[in-house]
Amino acid sequence: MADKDRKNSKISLSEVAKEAGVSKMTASRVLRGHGGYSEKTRELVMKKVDELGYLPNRLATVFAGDQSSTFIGVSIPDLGNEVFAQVLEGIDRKLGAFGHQSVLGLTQHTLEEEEAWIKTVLSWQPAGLILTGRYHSPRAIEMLKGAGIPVVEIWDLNSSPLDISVGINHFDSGFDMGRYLTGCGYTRIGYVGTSHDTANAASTRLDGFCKAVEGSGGNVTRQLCLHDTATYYTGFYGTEQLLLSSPGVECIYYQNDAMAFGGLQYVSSKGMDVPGDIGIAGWGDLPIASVLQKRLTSCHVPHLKIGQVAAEMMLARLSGEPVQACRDIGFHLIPGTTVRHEDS
Amino acid sequence: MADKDRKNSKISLSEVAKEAGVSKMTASRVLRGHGGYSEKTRELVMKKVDELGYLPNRLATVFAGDQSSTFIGVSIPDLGNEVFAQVLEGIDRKLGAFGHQSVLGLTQHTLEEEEAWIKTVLSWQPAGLILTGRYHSPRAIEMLKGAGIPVVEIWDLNSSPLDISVGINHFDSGFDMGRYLTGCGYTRIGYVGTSHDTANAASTRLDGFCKAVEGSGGNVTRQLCLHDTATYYTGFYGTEQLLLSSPGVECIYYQNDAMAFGGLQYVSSKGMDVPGDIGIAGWGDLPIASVLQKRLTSCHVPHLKIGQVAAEMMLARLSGEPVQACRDIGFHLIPGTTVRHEDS
DNA sequence: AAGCGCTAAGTTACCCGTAACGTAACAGTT
DNA sequence: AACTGTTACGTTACGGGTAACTTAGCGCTT
Repeated sequence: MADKDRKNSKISLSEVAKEAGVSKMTASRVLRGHGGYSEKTRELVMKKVDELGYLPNRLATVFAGDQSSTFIGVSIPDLGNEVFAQVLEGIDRKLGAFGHQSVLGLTQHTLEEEEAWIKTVLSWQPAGLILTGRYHSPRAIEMLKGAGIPVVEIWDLNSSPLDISVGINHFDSGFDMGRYLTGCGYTRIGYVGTSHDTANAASTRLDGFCKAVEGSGGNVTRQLCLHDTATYYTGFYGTEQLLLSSPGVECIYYQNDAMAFGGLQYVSSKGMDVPGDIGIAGWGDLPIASVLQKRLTSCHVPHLKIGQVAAEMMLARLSGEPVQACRDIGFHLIPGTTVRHEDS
Repeated sequence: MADKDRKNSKISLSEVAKEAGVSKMTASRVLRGHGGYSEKTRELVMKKVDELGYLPNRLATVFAGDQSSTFIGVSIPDLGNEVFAQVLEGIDRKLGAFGHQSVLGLTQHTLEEEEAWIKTVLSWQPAGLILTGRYHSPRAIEMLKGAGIPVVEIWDLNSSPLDISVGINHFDSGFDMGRYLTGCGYTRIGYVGTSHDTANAASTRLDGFCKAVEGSGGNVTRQLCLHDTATYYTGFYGTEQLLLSSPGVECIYYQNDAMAFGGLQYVSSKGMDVPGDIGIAGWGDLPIASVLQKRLTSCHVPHLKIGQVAAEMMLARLSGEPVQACRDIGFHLIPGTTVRHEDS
């Protein structure tokens, strides 16, 4: 109303000091509690801090010393399904518990977005960066190297990381499923997933999957929904497309469990039996799998843990502890009951 | 290897200027592109910027002038289900498109966590704050008022917000469902949700729901899973608990669609027919509802849009445009086919 | 040729904390 | 009484960039 005079002027340390009748430095010492002041002075300063509602300006602190900020830049492709939402939750909870803040970047699966985000976030002098994926633009890599801060690449395990890598081997996880499904006797197999311009972990899984299937004499029909989000409806719709174009498919492998559930709903709606008429396999062992009546054939991946471990390694790195460069979190195949079994 | 000499020394503007043989100020002008330099000088400076890989230090910029940062603090209770993940996605996409960065805080549904987070994030001089929920601790409110920056409270519409409020009226949305279900002839109704120490939007919905049901002579049996995440398994398990303790319940209202789906799976596994033996109603119209064979009785809420609008209002506020204090995004009830209908 | 206006630059001061250093006052030692 | 050590402060400089002001240099007018 009447407070158009000026913007709510921030209270600075100098003002607190002046009010308390001491020097800036003394006030600073009191606030940091490292000693060098009398109890009387401490009370005086703290009283003024309360009265004036002083909040420290961490920008100035970072600026003053060479101490780095407590920001950690975190890039995530999207939050459209539970996969990365859980990874992010794991990261932020851990970082938050240790006084760090995540600066989020949703890079939409493109290297250009990632590069632009890296450039911006580096200008805020973050203490470190956590990036999803092992692929980055050349300029991004240059900036990351020049920044001189810890970089954790998560998700897609990278044996020669920029700095630190935490995740699983997606090729192997796809390969294992390929071998498992061919082992179950399937040869005409479909794949339903999404597609982006850039290679990513999902396409690596598909590569591993195809290698295994084709190595066993089977073949894979791909149904890629371009630029779609890998969630329920995409799986439903992609399944419809796939079955219309390739009616002979005996089993479908999905990019993740959410899409697999969508597919499951589609084939059920058409009166098909699973696994009698068609096999369904997902990936990720997402929360939804815990309530389905059939155990979804899938691959268990500890999403939350990947985030947590990534954050832990970042924190260890920041406190100067030695950190292994490459940390395989591991996965395991869940045979489930949505594909027919070898012995049936 | 051999670069243990010093930490990767950052290139500063002074160094660029020195290399280019101009003053800091001229280099600054070139980089900001506001004119006041010759084309020759521009080329000279930009060449050195490229050569040295100079990245501006935005901390210093914020520090120097009274211009604020491009940080927006965003507090979200959790990412355990799709509700807030979508809200966050809406916020970050919009903010990111306008050159702002989200500094995330997962406040785990507690006011203490929120207060601690607000204190920390304010010390980084953010341009604004987006908070989930209308309830904050007294100290938090004090800090928010003292900060003099825009604050958008989202999710739970607040007719007298601290600054700006964007969301829906959760009481009404619960009330409407209560009226709808009693209108369908249900009187012994169950509720399955999660519970936290603090009042939140879900408890407000429950209040509205109970008022409507009890006003129509029905009664509500609550099954609250303490401190659990509101997702599939919690709905599954909560339904089991509820039906064991109150076998006469005819219809169950869930905190959200994910929990409702969990409940749907539980009752199906027990051979119960929906809506023949029991009615199921969810909330949120989450993505999973799009692939179910029965249309889930629910309440459509545009999660992504709430995030987007919140971000838009923040951006408008930051650019000095007039902004309405209270923006109702609205919801609508989805009758669905998982409860029996009035005319049946 | 003096005067004016404009552009392209340089100079200075400042933002807010902190490190490093300086110093006054007092206690304890010999 | 002179010296040393400690405590409790104050002073100064600094970090990276920008606003505001100053100055140099050039072309144009009259």
